Amino acid sequence: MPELPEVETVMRGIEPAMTGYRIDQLILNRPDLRWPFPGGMAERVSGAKVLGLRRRSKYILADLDSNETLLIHLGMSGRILVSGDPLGNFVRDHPPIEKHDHAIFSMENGARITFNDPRRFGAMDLLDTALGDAHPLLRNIGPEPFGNEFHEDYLVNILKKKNSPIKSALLDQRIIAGLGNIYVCEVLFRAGISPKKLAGKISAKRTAPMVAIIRDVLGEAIQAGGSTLRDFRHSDGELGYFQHTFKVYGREDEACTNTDCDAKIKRIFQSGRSSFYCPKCQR
DNA sequence: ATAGGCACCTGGTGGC
DNA sequence: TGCCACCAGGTGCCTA
Repeated sequence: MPELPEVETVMRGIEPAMTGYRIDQLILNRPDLRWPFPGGMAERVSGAKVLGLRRRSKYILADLDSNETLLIHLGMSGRILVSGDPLGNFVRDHPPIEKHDHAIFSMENGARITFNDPRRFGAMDLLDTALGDAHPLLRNIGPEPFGNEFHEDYLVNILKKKNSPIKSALLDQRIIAGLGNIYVCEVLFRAGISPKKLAGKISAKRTAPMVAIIRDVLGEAIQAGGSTLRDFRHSDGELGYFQHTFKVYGREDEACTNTDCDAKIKRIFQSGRSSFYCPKCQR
């Protein structure tokens, strides 16, 4: 489900219910997601106040006043829903607990934040805030697409050394943070580059514009509130809309949208995942 | 060091 | 209706 735009959307959605408020209680309905929760996590989080939320790549990070930071990853199927009234003006009924509701945060303001993840590829961890990005899961992540460290020289130079297809290079979170299967397909379509093309063999002239294209695609997706394919929802249950503007993802055998192109979108498998592209427009 | 493949897990869909 | 194969937005880990 969640690539950078979806994670950003979720973070913005839970922000008003969490930032500045105390977590009265964290209830864990199982001992683990992808990995076991850290020892005593429920107790360590319960009673702490959320100082602020951040996003790093596809991780949501909640800094607590206990000098610990709560790390959340949504995996493939993770959702976070806010219920109740974040302003605390009145207390509304919360929806019943559902299957796969693994973690439930009861906030002092009456809001409830529920982490639901059927496939359990998601993760939660608690880290020493002072450690910052030294956490093993964050240590090797590349620059944020909207950050200053991501620019044309950087991308050209790092891709030059890569022997893998550009598709897998852009999926590699050490090269750039936050892209996933959908947005890489869309980026490569806009860039007119075949997903099969070896990263190191693409000229700088064709590589450099991808910086702006990546920012455009991700920025537009955030504006649209992310993409809703199967189960992605905003934290208020609303759908995202970016999927309506996909040019290639999920459009196998459909006509290429470029004017003057009569080709059909193709699907191939690369490193175990589907790549969608126009064989005529992407070389 | 690097690139490729597998594994983790559940649920939805489409074919027979 | 039932059963089965296949597919899904991620990524750590193992292997060559």
